[in-house]
Amino acid sequence: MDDVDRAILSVLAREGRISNADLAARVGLSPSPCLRRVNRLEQSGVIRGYRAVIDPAAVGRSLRVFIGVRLARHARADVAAFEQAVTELSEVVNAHHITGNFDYLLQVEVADLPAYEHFHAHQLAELPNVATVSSYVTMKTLRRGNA
Amino acid sequence: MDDVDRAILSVLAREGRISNADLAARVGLSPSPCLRRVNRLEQSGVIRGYRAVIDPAAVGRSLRVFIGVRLARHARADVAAFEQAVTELSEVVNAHHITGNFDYLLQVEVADLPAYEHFHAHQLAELPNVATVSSYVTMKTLRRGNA
DNA sequence: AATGAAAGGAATCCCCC
DNA sequence: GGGGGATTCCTTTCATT
Repeated sequence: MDDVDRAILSVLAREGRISNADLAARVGLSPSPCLRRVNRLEQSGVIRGYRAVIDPAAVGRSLRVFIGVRLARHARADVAAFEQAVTELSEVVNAHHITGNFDYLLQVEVADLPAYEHFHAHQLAELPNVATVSSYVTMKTLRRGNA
Repeated sequence: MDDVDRAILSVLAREGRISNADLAARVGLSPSPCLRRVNRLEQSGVIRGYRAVIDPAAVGRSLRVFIGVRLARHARADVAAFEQAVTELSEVVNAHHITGNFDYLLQVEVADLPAYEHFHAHQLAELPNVATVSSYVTMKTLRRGNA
């Protein structure tokens, strides 16, 4: 992992579908060694994959909400049940176990506020072991995705 | 935007670097119309771009922290100054203006806890108009990125 | 470990359906 | 709006330095 590898990662983080030929030109290499490096970065797990960034509104997910969750009990089985259940909700885009006032921070994407109300009442409330739920509705996103 | 478009988005969201030929086969189209659809989705802004997913630890960003920020003043100029300053911090991966107990929710990535302490004291504390900062350190990520 | 050439394959465009 | 075919570019491998 040298400066060239870091340059490759920096380009691919922003332009994941750039051709190997263009990528090679950007980092000052010929296509062959550039491709070798990309393959090595992929196989070693440094590059985990590639994603298209989709406009949420175009797929009916205009509303982004962050949710702080406190659990009722912290025994291993209770925690596992909650974690299992939360990862099965398709609305939950990200889920983190965190320190501080909350046990978990979830990021969910839904169509609109009525859809969130429905999710809150019928999905979150039915998760096992949930004590409290604090919702933070996104009004504006200043920055999304970086590297 | 029909079911085929949605199928294309679903595939590209998970395999952003799939070849057009393979993508066409997946959605039951021949390469030509498939490429036309992808180009249309890109030009209309439904597809915003493509990103490689990089292992944070491989680029010295092993620690992910969520930060709730409350501002001291909410006059337009004060808000603008904060927003401008926060988007210039490279450690800040995401920044959202939210409802609820906090004004902003930031997501930052740094090397480790000492690095975060430094960021907290020397970068966040120097942002204009910041009243309070609440840190939520990620211990485990259950799910990251979805579609 | 990078280069350059060469072969195979894919993307892309045009035209027809 | 979808399919087929020709061209062009890219990817990929291998021999070489």
